[in-house]
Amino acid sequence: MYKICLPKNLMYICLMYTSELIKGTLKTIILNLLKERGKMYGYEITQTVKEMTDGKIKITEGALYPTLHSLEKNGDIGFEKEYIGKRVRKYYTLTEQGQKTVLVKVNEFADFIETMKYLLDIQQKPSNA
Amino acid sequence: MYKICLPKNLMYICLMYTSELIKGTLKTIILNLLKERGKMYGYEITQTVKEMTDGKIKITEGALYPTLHSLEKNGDIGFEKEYIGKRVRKYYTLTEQGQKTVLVKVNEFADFIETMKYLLDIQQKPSNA
DNA sequence: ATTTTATACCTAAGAAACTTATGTATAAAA
DNA sequence: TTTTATACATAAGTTTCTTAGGTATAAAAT
Repeated sequence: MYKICLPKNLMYICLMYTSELIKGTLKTIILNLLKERGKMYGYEITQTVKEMTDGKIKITEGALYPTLHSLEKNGDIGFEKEYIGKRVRKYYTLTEQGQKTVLVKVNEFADFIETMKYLLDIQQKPSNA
Repeated sequence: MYKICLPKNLMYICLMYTSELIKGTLKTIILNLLKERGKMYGYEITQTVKEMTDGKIKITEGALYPTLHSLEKNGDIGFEKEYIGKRVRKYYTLTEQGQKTVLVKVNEFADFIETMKYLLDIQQKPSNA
């Protein structure tokens, strides 16, 4: 696992984040993806997040599947099986409860970001023009 | 423990964050405070963070002290005991290594924020004029 | 043709970082 | 004199990951 991360004149360069940071945001990420894309299956979620973050966030399957099962047991998501040839996919969608949960969770994280930026005195990232 | 957190027309209202979010940022918070304030003792850190975040982030002592011991064992911080009457305070300061660590950690968190904002499609918070 | 890689699901042991509870002791306030 | 605030600490338990393993199908590479 690569964890090289050095500050270079205020340029943000990270290959991958330490797992402590990602820890706690997994449910929020999953719920938000389902909100934006309607339905997704587990493997698709890991690939999408990896692509969207340029490999900075990699969701392991050992973390993903137990979380999906937890969200389903909790009533935030449901699923339908779909067969692609002989291979099965479990397509997950948000329940009505999940649609509320995702708003709360994303909102909470947005607030958390603002608080942390103040606490750590983090300035706005200048857009790379 | 209060965990009421509801979205109200894009206004961020949170009484306290779920512990999962704060998890993973504790070392960064402590190191950055020591960087900005020179030296601090444990209890002072908990109070300062509580005040700076309007009670949104409360560092418990069960989390704080083991973390301080871990940072010290790791060589990022050192301490000097100071007696206020008969009561002892352990004033912590950054070591040279710690001064590098804090830059890396704050930088990593800043990068993480940007990635998560993109991933969760979070817009800039409008300043409450 | 066969081996490797990608897809797609899953669980279980162990580690990390917390919470909750508890303990000790001094100083200030009610 | 009791309660609250200050100031340190540890330990059991919980959550949420990582790491490692397992099963099986489909596509790509050798």
